[in-house]
Amino acid sequence: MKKQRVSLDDIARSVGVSKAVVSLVMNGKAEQYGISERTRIRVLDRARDLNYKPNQLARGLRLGYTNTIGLIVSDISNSFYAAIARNIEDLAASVGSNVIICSTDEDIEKERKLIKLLRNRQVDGIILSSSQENAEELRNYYSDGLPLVLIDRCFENSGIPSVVVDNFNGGKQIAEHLSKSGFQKPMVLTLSTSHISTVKHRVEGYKYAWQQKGVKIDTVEIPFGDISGAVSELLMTRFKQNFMPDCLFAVNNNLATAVLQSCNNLGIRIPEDMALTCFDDLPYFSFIKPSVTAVSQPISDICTQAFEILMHQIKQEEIEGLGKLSVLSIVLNIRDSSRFVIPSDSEESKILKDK
Amino acid sequence: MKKQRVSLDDIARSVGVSKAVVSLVMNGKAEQYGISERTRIRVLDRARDLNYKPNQLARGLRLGYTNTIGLIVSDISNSFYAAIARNIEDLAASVGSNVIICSTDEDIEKERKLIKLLRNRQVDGIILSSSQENAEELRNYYSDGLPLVLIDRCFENSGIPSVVVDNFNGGKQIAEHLSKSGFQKPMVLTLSTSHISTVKHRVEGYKYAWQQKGVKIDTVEIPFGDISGAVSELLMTRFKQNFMPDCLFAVNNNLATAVLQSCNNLGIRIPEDMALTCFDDLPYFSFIKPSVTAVSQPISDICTQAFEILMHQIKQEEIEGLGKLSVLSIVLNIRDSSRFVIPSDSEESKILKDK
DNA sequence: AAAAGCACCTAAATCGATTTAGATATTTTT
DNA sequence: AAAAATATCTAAATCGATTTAGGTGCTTTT
Repeated sequence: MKKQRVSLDDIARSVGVSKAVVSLVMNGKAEQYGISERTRIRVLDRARDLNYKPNQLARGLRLGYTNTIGLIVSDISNSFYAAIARNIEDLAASVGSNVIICSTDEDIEKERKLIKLLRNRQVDGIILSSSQENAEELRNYYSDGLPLVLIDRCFENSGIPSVVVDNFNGGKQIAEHLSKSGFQKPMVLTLSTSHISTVKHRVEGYKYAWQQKGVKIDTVEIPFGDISGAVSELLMTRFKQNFMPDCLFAVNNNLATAVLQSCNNLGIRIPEDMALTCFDDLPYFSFIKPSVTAVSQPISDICTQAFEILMHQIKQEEIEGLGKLSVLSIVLNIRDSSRFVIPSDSEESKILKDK
Repeated sequence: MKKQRVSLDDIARSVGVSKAVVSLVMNGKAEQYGISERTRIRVLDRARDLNYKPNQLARGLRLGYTNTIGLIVSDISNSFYAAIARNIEDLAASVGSNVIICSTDEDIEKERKLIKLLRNRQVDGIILSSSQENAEELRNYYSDGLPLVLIDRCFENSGIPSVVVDNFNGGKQIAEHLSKSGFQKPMVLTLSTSHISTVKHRVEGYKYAWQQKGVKIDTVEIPFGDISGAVSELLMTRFKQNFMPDCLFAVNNNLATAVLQSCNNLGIRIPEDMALTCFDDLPYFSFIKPSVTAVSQPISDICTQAFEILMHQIKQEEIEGLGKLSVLSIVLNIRDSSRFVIPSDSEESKILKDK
């Protein structure tokens, strides 16, 4: 019942050759090293019979690589990152690698620990959606020789290869769409982790476009934690103060979901009472009533590019423009949640009718 | 620019002691082995200065364990499994372990490869949601000494510790709820991978309860792949044949989402034209219109139990009832999508009005 | 002063696979 | 038949950390 591992040596002894021969045979280098066909066959047969499995720790120790890459995101249960993870997993599998996935919960200390941990495990490289405030530490890792690619979130002039989307443009397109549709009292729901590039750029793009039209924006930061509760309270308060926006931009899918939930509870109608737009498209956005206007990201492209860049680093291949920032474009899917409805006083009064 | 690793030996040489001392100090065994305080401090200082990171491959090779566990599911981008992954990750982190997550796409061959691969990597144990037809192979791994816990999906009398939910009861409760509400023409949407215990038991429970009432069930297997297209076609066909069910049970969240999407496209109203119920609760089910009746699983409990059992195996601790099947209970969340509406001819005719 | 005790540390084996320099036996060349 | 060439394989170092059985020099005991 005990785990009895079969090693190279066991096979070598059993066949009556040296470990070297077994190793060479197992790695397909028999011909190259002039191992006789007879010996080769005997080794392979015995390895199969004994159910030999090469110990990858020993192999990794000797070879200096592990065919494992690390993926660090803020929360693997967020569907955006889950999709990223799945893409990376498939890409890794295509080159015989595995992925160790870790979540940081936007905690810088946790991120630091995880990077250290993955390095100690000798991962070949790391794909990281960082929560750090700046790139200083990461730059150290990178120039230390750690193959590293940043995705989703980036830093200005970090010098670390990064693959992100055009968040500014996403926010801008949303604002332009809302403005063009006739909305006039915009709000943006952002996160307390507002130093994060994605959040920051989305908000900046949104503000920029509205400011072009000379419109002031109501900006609200939702603290990490009970997002749903905070959003609910916010909308309540704004309503009581008679200070409701006529359109809202939620900077990510979590916030959007919280808004939908709150509006449902509070009886706020979308888009009649308030339009809703957000970043990150989810499957259900397209078929619920109302369908939700959202910016979608090219997840597959992000992963393909990031993975490719990482592989180049791992293989130590020089590559043109390494260290560059790659900015992919987004698509704004306009749906019912941001359809403009001519407001009437009677409608406004229906809000919170259930309360 | 090159990765210059700092080893135990480097520190030893630099301080002027043997590797043994450094190792003992680093592992907090200095006192136990009578290392002088002065030496201890000097070693620690030097380790910090040189930014020493113990090589976990070497450590794992020597110690025989890696503080890494494997998690194999069918698709990490499915929100149910993403949530599972997150829970397991946190549990593992609490004991200093990492998780390697892999997806099988319900492919038995891929599952086989992944298990082999994880074993070669010397993971300490595996948590598996298996796609196999029977437990034969898995039993071999298990009795071979591989710490293994099955979750979500199980096998009869496998002898392998398993943590699942009461799928039969879930299906049964749904059917009873529908029947009690007044529905009479039930359908169940199941998957082509119908040998899988979850799917099988859900359908069995559903059928059992309806049969108790003497009602026949329309059962449809949706082939893997283009689920959304297949569901859409199915509903179209059934409608044309004038053979629409008045209530539907989708055996998992993917199917339910496909149904919502199709109904939206086809103009089928829920629950007026057809009620919808499903397994796996998703956040958005509770606030969309109509809200969706769904069975929710105690994900956190599943993970806690599975992880605990795995740890017992890894630590080789005898534990009462190891190898047993643990069946957790589910909760049926009754919502608007299965509210009974007295049918009228005029309403029925509205279906497909847009086509 | 020899023996014993103690504090502090070292040498070396070990985990399992890879790789290289060279050993041995056989065959071919001259 | 001796030298050279070839075919086939082996020994041993290596990756880096852990662990255990001792070793060294000092102090204390008798």
